[in-house]
Amino acid sequence: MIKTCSGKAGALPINTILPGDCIAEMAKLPDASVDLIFADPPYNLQLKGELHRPDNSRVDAVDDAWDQFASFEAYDRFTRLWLTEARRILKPDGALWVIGSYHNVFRLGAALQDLGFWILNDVVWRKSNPMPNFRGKRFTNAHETLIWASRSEEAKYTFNYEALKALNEGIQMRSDWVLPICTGHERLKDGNGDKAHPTQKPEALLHRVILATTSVGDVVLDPFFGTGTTGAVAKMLGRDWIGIEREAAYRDVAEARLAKVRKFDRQALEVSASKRAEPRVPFGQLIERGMLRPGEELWSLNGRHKAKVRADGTLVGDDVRGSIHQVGAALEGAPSCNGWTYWAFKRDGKMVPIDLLRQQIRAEMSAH
Amino acid sequence: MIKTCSGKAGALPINTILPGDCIAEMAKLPDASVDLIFADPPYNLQLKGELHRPDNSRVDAVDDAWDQFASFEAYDRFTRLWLTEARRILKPDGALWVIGSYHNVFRLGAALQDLGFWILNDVVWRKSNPMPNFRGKRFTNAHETLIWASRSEEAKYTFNYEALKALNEGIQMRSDWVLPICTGHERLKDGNGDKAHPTQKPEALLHRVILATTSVGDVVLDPFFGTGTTGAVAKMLGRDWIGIEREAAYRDVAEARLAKVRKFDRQALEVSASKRAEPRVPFGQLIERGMLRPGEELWSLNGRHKAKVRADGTLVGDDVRGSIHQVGAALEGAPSCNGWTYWAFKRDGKMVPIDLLRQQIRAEMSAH
DNA sequence: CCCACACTTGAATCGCTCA
DNA sequence: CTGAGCGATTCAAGTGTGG
Repeated sequence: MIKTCSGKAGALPINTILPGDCIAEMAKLPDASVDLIFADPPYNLQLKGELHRPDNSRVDAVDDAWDQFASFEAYDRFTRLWLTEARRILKPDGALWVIGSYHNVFRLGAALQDLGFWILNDVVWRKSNPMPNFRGKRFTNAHETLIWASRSEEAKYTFNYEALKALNEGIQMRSDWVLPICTGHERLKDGNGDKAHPTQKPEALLHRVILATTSVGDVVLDPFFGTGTTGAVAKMLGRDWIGIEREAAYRDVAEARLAKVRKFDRQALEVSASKRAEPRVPFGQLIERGMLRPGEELWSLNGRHKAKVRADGTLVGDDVRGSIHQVGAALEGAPSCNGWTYWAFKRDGKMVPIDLLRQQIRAEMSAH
Repeated sequence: MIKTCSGKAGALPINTILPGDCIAEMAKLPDASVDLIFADPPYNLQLKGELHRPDNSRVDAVDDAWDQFASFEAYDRFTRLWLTEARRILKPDGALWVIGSYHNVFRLGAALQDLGFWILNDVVWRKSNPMPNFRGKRFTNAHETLIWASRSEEAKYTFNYEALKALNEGIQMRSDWVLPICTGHERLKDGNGDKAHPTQKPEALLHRVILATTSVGDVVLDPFFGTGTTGAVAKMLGRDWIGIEREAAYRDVAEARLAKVRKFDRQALEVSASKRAEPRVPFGQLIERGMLRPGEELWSLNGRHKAKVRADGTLVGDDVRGSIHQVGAALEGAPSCNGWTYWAFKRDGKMVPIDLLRQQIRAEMSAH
């Protein structure tokens, strides 16, 4: 299925793998059309002989000092080209993830900052089962680094805080993630039974990335698609995806993989929502509806202050009047105060937070 | 005591704090004279307004003048100047550590590579007690990054593999270190009882660095000496040290601290590796790892209730949603419920408790 | 002496909406 | 565009106090 969507410079080839070089293929995509980019670029030219310049000429692997500088330079040029395209393609409120190791991640991070991306977090993927350091000459290389950056400092990026907190059993998610590397049945094999791709990422990693920083229906682009882990997880989670991959062998594996993937059902994709998304209820409604009466007294939950409700939904305390928030802040000498969670009223001798009344109203609203 | 040692350009002022700017002071030190450099440079945090905790208390942020730079370009110029001096001072087989956060560490790493240093590992300091993200807008910033680099690719750097393995209970030391931040009695206070330095590093961190990558009698230089943690730990471990510090207030605190330190003090010994408690496994990990699928149904072991798994690791039952514990408690009308022992899933027609999956993950974690 | 509980604190790039 | 106002938001350790 190929959906398209109109854009300044053309249609968006959703849920397909584009064959070709990532820079050339991104250049064909319209401005401001993609919500999230996940990129797992080549890690280092010294280790992999695979790095190519933008013109497709191969960068020679070299090891003396002069050429090392030259190769960093070439890697930087390549990095900045694809990141520039990526930034153009991203929607204004879009964001990007890159993953790398110490060989390349410092170049990636510096390039991001220089190009105007705004780093939100660096995240450490701590491998629960890394390859040991056989020679005993260094520390076991037990992690990789991801960088999460918004397109610009001003971007209103997506972050599903409550969902991630739920995923972590009620504690806010940290910047270090412990996840196993991709092995077993998840690791894709080619016809000979060898691993289909040298650096296949675990689906668990992408699950967390996509759940955290996109909404259902968003478009996720992976310019180094490989065997399609990004696409597979995006599809499961009800997001659209675009992959770019130059190697036909990887594309074949990815196509077969994606054909088998099923989207989770709708209810499973509904995720713990933030309170920020809930409809606003003015305090005055509680009085209009008779839930509180003008003249009634409210107590602060810490028991230290009280104030009287007025007919227009404002409060009067000692030498203060104003909204529930203003009066709470003034009485506490605080820069701000959430009046909903600060004030309570008395019913049958018990203190009841006023927020309970707001919840009643919201429940009614969602029922209809 | 001032020992000196002959060098191309002068004597080496061992076991002293040099007052002044780090670049100017390093310029006075001889070529190839120092075994290890540990550097905790300004991070160039770019903080905007004030930040308050949810209880309205104010966060005491790093707002010192020494952390302010006009631009990334200015920060890079500064970085490359001090790193160039550092490399000149290092012995041919010497090495350097720098520590940073996502604000600056990518610039540090790229500069190291450009100047000819050879990165050996990046090491993640995972904080066991980081400051939370109060506004729920990002992941908890729970780590900092250290880079360990030799002076050049050819350097025969020092690495005490066996000592580190012993420190880690017989398993080779990984590139991620779990250590608490510096608090309590270790945190130095000024005359007013305020923290003497905004970013004092824990001795345990320096203990591991110095133990791993120097020998007894080596000279360790810290060009951003602060309150002298590097010097204190070097002295305890029988290494010589040199500190450079611009601020007189920090120097005074460091002098007093170092006067009290005794060689082979046991205080700095590791407190970290001894966490025997079973690691917490959030239920969400079972979904991320594909052990359970979003949309799959769970049954209570008593057979009376069922609920559906969502992508964020919460459950949906009849009119209830929340964690495995919350939904279990609600359905049973109980004040609390251990979801791990309450819920089961079906495999091959049999009911399997979800706790079995948690045990699998724990087995994996402890095996590696 | 211990225990329970309250309070403090940490390298932080930490709103949004509507008038 | 700016400014004002609503109202959402925290975890692990440590210290100190009172019983």
